[in-house]
Amino acid sequence: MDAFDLFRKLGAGAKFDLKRFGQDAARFKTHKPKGTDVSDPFSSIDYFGKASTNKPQEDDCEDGEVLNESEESDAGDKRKRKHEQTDVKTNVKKRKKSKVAKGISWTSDLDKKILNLQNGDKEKNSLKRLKHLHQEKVNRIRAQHRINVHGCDVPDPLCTFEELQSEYRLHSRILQNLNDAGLDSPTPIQMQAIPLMMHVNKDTSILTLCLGVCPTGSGKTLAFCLPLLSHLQQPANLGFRAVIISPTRELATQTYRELLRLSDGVGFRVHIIDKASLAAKKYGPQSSKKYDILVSTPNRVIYLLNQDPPALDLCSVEWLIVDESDKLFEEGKTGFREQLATIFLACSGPKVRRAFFSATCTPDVEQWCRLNLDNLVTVNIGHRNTAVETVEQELLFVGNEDGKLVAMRNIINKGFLPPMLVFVQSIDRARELFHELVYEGINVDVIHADRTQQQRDNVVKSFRSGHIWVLICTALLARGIDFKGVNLVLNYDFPTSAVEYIHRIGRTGRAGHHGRAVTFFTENDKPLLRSIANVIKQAGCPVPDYMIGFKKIHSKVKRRLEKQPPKRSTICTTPRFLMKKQKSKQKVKKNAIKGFDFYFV
DNA sequence: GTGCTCG
Repeated sequence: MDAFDLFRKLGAGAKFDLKRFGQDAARFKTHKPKGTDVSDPFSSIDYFGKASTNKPQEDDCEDGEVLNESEESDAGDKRKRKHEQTDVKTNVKKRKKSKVAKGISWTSDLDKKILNLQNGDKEKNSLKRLKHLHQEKVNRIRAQHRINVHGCDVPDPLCTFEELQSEYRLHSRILQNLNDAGLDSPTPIQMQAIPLMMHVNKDTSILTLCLGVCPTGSGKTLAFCLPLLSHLQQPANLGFRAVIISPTRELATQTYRELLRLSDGVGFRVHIIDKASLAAKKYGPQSSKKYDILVSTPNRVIYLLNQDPPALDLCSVEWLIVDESDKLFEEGKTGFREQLATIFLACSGPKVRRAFFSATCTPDVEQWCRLNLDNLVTVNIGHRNTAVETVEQELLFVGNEDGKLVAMRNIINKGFLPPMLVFVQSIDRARELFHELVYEGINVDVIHADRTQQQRDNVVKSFRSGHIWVLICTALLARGIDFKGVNLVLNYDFPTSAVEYIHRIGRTGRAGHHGRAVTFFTENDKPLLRSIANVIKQAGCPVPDYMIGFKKIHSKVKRRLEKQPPKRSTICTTPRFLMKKQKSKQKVKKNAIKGFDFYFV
């Protein structure tokens, strides 16, 4: 292995910075040209197995940005460094002690090396080496947890929740609530997203966003709730300081509950809009502004904003969080994007920061972020758009529509382990299937957006409590909803895309538990079979080879897709008065407030 | 296709 290759591997996701480490590499090369000697300080690190399977993504290797990353993350650690400069020895000792006390499995090798460096030469380049070793350590942690970061000024990953208290003055009660909930160590997305969101707080002048993409059921909610609470510090009477937007009421409720549980005893006023007409009075201009965090679906917020006078004031919002962001970015006549744009505009405070989270990432979202936001940092866990690996996935050919019902009855009669979620394509089909199954003598119910709020709440409640064994649902429950111990997800109707598939099966196998997903398919589903078979294969489940061998997409379909005019978003959240003066899109873009325009160029 | 106000 070439020395440069080796350094690249050590970088695990970051590109090797020749300018900075060229000297080291050259020296390294003269000493250990093949990099195979086990006594070598670098090759002794047990790390390659993981790192080599964890190929950095293409776009994570853009020259300029990664250069910034390595430099900036050093800068981000300036405080630590300063101490190290003056009193390195004690500092390292202290750090080592604290890490050990918290039970982190750092390789003691590295720490020894750092100490040895201090005891030995006090040369100038020892500091450089120290920095290098530290960076190496951080890279190794990221590689171990398959954390990929991309952007400037990315803080080091968090290894224990306790660090939140020492580093960011997290309320001790929140930490206690965490422990009470049985959460003792952060998941990969939490390790990176939490310090990232905390870190941007120190830098108030720049609009910052982080984009978190990681598998379903891996703790995204906590990843943004914790830094949120930590940042707000204390309840204040300034009006809402944080807004969380969810695509469904069920998900909003779930997030709301999670926030309540976390902030129990701290006194934050967390609100959810359950009835917009009632909420109008509550949050209107006459209100006392005694609230801190708002969780809602988008249209309710808009309803309040559209009242005259507006019944909701979002100008003191410091954090805008978009959960399931790719869903909320959907375009089209009835898409969410316009609604989201309105809310973006309403959060007009000077300190507003945004974070986008989802298990899947569409090019749309990412492109928009790259175009419109400064200091974009993205965090990916594992590979992008992949299914979680704890789900055992299976494709089942059922011939035709009738075959589905036969196969379904078969599963039920053979005896299955409830609870089971059954996904169908539309509300009508959900109703139909429900009527087919309701007389089977099993506890079955159905949920979709056409049912009343009361019915929806009851269904979710009884499914959670185990009174319902089989729940038929539409895309309403596809995203984010965390049911404990769903044993089987049945895709009765074939999912419309790989992304949809990933979200659906993500309802099972959550938080590391084992789950199972069965997907029915018929002749008609062939066009999408390949892409979903690929997802399954990538997650390590067996898939017949012929499926992968299918044409990428049916040529007719593809042609039809290509024929469609390349519709760009025409939504513009630039204030009207700017629009009248500037007709050209380019000019508007130029004059628009950075981060507030929704144009695609 | 799904989801997202109010009355």
